[in-house]
Amino acid sequence: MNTSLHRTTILRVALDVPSAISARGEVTSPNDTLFDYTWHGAAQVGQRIIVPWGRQTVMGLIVEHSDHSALEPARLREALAVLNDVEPLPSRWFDLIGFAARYYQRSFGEVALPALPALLRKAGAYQLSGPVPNSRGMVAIEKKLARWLSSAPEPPPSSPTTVSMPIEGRELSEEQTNAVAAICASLVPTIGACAIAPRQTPKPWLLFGITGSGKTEVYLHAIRVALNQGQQVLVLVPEINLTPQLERLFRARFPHARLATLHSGMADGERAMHWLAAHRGQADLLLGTRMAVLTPLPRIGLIIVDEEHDPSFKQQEGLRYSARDLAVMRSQQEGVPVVLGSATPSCESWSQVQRGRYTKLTLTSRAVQQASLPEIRLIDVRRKPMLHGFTEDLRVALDQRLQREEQSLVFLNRRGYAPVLCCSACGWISDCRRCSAHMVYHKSDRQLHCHHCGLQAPINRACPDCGNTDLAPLGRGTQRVEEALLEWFPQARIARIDRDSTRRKGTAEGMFAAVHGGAVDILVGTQMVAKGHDFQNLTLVCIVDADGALFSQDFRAPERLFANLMQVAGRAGRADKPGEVLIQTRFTTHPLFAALTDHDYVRFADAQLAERHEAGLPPYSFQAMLRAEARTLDAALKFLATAREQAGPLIDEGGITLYDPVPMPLMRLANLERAQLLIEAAARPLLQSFLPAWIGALQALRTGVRWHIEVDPVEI
DNA sequence: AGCACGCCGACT
DNA sequence: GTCGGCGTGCTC
Repeated sequence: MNTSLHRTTILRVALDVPSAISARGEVTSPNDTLFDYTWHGAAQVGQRIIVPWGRQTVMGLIVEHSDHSALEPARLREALAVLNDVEPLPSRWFDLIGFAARYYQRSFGEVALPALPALLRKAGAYQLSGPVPNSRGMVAIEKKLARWLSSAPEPPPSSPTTVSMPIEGRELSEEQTNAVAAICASLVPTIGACAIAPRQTPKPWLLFGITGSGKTEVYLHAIRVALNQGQQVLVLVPEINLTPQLERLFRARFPHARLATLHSGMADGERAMHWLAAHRGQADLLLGTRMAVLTPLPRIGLIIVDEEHDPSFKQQEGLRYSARDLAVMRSQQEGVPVVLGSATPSCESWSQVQRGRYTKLTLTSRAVQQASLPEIRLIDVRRKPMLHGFTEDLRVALDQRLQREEQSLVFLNRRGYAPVLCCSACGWISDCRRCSAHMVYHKSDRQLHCHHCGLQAPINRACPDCGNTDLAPLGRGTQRVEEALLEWFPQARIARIDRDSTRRKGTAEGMFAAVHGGAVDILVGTQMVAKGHDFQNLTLVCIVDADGALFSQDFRAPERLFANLMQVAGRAGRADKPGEVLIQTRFTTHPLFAALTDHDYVRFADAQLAERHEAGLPPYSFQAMLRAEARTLDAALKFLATAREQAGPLIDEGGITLYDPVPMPLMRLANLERAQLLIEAAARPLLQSFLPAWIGALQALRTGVRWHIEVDPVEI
């Protein structure tokens, strides 16, 4: 790659289009998916470029200079403008994007362009008539950035021998001290802005510590050292909800650091400004959700992935990447340490520790709060009468907390009033007409909602099939639980936190603040309440129904359930008051619960890995999923069957298994029938060499079926 | 992915 | 007669 200033006639440009278009046949390198344009003028690799694309005008990225093209000269078109309003993207960023493109089987541009903030990706925003292409959006971003820089605190005076700033915060435990020391020893020492080459790239750290064991404090100390060395730190968190909280903490602890944030809830202008601050090296700390992993950071020195097991790190549409895996790859490429933190690490990371690829740092005690672990009790619902899904045990426990003026959390991972509406006379069920899913009864707006495609429909007074007016809500969601609790405890202050009750911007934060402030006695919530928030006066956690995930088709369901329950259990008994967790289940002897009640993640993870090993499942095999969408299920399945035949000649070496095409769990989604085919390989390189060849063959089929390949699928 | 061209049903 | 349905083909 030549990054020098050049005057040639041909530029090789990445565009956000599938590789099928540029490379008919096998894609062997990301550069096979570039497009050639002529240009007479200065241009640098890493600059954005505006080019004609069919009848449209699009934004591209200059990847190479070239003096020839495989295309006939007559087919080449001239670029419209090379933009110099953003410093060229550096070659290390190209390495990361290139890796992701190869790994996830996409064109370079399909990864590179979506990684830029939307405002810097819109060709239409640029006025091309004047001597210099100009965009009003960009002018606004620069203004914002100038304001941000002047309002942000002065960076600390940096000198080659910067003495560590005094460390505030609590005393570290011995385990914490050891963890900090280990991580800091792996930081690349710098003199001024110039990094000394690392002795060797440090292995990823797995910081394994139960809730309340002080992982955050370890991050903070490591971050401080990296900042003192003049390095940038990237911190990834699973959800937007967690950013404001950490943001406040970082501001308090690092008043001299410039903090940028990136998450999907930000406005385009804001996002572009923070991205630019990171790219220019003006931000010291970048805190964000998975999208932040692809941000260029010229002085990067440390990467932290908090709650590394969290499924939110996996992007579930478009480029289906794992931000955690890319963070690990990035750390290796940059030669800087990465810390993966979790109380319940993913089976993937756990096995990397066992294989000696990652180094484990363990925090065992809840030393910080001097608090004991909550007692976890299983309530066998088979022998007990239930009222609105609650056993007597739960109601008594809740009442006790009210008497003692302590807070309780009722956890139910299902929003809405009832998961389905049912006719008591003919058995009619509120199915979505576009998906193969039930529509959820929402009492607040008296509407049925499809949680998959978003379709809403008013609730009929009478059954559409038989006219019977007795339509019954079946099962329960958070709204219904809230209603029941209000009935039992009319004097209690009850709050519900789920995606419905916090739809408006800022509501979630307000509601959490109310709980922290003691304005709530009973909190009802979904996943949302399980993460990040420590409620000092919360002493009871009720899990209404834990059985759904116990016998799921998805082999990762137990792992997710365990992590979820551990996390939500961790909400109880943070302060000096002991906590109690009550779990209602029909399967009290399930080994998952045995490990859970003992707070024994290690036992659970080892058992999971043994099962996976036995069954040849990841992380002992490597998967990809071919998914097809068509108007009829038959067409989708037929395509997959053909695809499987095409694979035959490509896998005679062995080591690759193609399973039968099957309809997807949510077979019909938004009126498209969906089916999938699982590919399993005994080794990663086998998969990585098979896929490009196969994709080439599939592209040559030119069927009308829409399809895509996902590498390392998480929902199967 | 867009966005054209192109060839058949229901409207003024 | 045409307005518009979405099948299929192309984009350096």
